[in-house]
Amino acid sequence: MNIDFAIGLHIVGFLTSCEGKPVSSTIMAKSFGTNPVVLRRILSRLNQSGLVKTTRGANGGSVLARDASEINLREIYESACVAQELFARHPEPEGVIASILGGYINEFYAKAETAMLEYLESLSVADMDAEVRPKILAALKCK
Amino acid sequence: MNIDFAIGLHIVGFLTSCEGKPVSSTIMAKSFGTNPVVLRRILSRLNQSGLVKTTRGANGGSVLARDASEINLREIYESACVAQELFARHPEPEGVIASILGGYINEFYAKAETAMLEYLESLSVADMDAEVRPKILAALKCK
DNA sequence: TATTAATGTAATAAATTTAGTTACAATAAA
DNA sequence: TTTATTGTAACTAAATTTATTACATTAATA
Repeated sequence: MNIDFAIGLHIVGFLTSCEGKPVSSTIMAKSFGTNPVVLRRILSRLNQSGLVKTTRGANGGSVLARDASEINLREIYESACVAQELFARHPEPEGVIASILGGYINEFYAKAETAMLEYLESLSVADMDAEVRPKILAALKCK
Repeated sequence: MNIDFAIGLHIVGFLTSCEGKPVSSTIMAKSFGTNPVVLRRILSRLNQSGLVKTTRGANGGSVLARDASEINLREIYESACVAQELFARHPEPEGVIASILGGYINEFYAKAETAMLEYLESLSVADMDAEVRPKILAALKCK
């Protein structure tokens, strides 16, 4: 999988900890050490999926569109990642044996991915925030 | 994940259905529609892990080193794939919030991968063969 | 022993994917 | 009107993946 899921999780985690105050792509990009456009591309998808709300213009930025307890990690995964295949499929092979094995492998991959998605679905952004927030507060106090 | 796991599964499936008769990398490569060297690299790893036995020279090739019921898919995964990370890790970010979120995400990825590996471990090559073999036989008879 | 058929592996090439960047139009607040 | 922001297309750079070539090594067998 590419980095998009990790960035998606970062975004919602960041927004949750900012408690409704709009955050710009530039601020998050700086925090993550990447380019704002990389963030915006993913923010744009999260926005289209109704996970975040984004406003343009001065003092614009993004906020969570729903309560953190109402968003699960599967939604973020499916929204943030374009290429959603966890496992690389083999291109349709030539021989009979390989072709039938390929069918089995594809089914098997599909099951493994489903199991994965169900695990993601069982976790909410609020669960993540509950673990992360205390550490953030502690780190900020130390400064 | 790259294609290596799929090729690894193909190889053991192929060898299982060949019932102990040595198969050359060239034959399997033709069946899969790729280059023999691609196969040999993975065969070489499977060999080092003690999953297949390979002999050089005329009439050489590979056979399963153990009974198909004694090999699970996790072993194949761990042997066939060099880069074993299912999820792309984010490089250590700059900001405090992103850094703590990154820690959570890495832990979370580790758990998801463990769950995945346990699933793989629960399946044997014999399980795979039991599903695949009848289809292969049926397809060969039709010819 | 010479020939043939196979693996092992280094080196490299080609293709694909991923991530980052620039540029600029659209938007909205002050 | 100015400033700060998003949206997105186009492009570049880097990294990764896959395929290929080349050749040394090995083993069977005629």
